[in-house]
Amino acid sequence: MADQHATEPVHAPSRRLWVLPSWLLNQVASRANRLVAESFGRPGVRLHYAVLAGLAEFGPVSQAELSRRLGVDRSDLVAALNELEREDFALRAPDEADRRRNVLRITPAGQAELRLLDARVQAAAAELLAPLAPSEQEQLVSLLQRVLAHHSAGENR
Amino acid sequence: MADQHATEPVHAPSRRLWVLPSWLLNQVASRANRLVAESFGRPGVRLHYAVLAGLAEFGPVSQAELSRRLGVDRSDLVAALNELEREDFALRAPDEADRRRNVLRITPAGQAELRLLDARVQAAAAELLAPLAPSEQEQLVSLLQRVLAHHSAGENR
DNA sequence: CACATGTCAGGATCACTGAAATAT
DNA sequence: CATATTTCAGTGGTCCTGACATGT
Repeated sequence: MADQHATEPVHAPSRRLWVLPSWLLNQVASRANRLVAESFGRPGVRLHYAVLAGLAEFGPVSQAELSRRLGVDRSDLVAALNELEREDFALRAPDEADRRRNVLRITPAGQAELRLLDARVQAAAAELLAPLAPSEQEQLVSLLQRVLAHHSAGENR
Repeated sequence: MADQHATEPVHAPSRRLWVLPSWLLNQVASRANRLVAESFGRPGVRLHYAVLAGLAEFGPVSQAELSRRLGVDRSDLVAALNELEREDFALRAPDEADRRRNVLRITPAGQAELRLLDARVQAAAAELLAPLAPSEQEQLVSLLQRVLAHHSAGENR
């Protein structure tokens, strides 16, 4: 016993929260994170993946540049880059033109790792969006992109 | 100098991440959280709001029930309820029928607080979704609802 | 001088785990 | 005994703040 869900479909969520984008976003993001974490095996790889993806796409950039483009704090990049360098997935080199900066590059091993992570992340994404039709998945991504683009417009401090 | 964004629209995000739902969800959820936190003034009220909303809607329930319906961990409810009780917004009473349980109720003061928080949360939501047309906002909410519903279906452990 | 960069130290919130005590 | 509920202690990741030394 101890189960009293007779009429309700297992359990009904709160109508009030169920309509709030902020609540829904956090709940869905939480599910997404769990799926990605499971797919990765070990935790803490989410940021690493983003950094590798950014380096592969933007080519050699400085840490501040990468921070701005990814929307990740400068401080948090430091630890991620330390680990990525230790694993030989990325490397820092002093910028001769502007000696405050480090030039970041992804290594061949990092590119291989990125391809590996890519597959896992996409599998997790597919599982997350499984209940939606392909066109709906694109809609969702498109809507999220527009919201994010709008709110990350004036964020260059 | 030190600003080399000539052709780029300030800075271009990563195409790879920009297409990943899991990444987008986290970024957008982060923005949503910031807006809600600003609207609340003090942080940590997100969970309080959810608890009050749940209690107002579900009537007297146990903590485990509330935890399942909200999708919030049992452990995290404890601290939230401690504070809500301290502020006289909610109260715990032992369940006579099943003495393992607490019966949770929202107080009149809690209902007033809930109405106050409601306005602020909705304002934050409106600001978050400002770049979208009303019909698109509904689409986004609907899509998120379906994803969440699908992934919280078999989650009664 | 003002400003940008990389780094470090630390705090705060959030989701989650594991285990205990109590009751069914 | 197996299970459910409440609670506590603690971990880990992410986000954020402030500060510093260095360079432009």
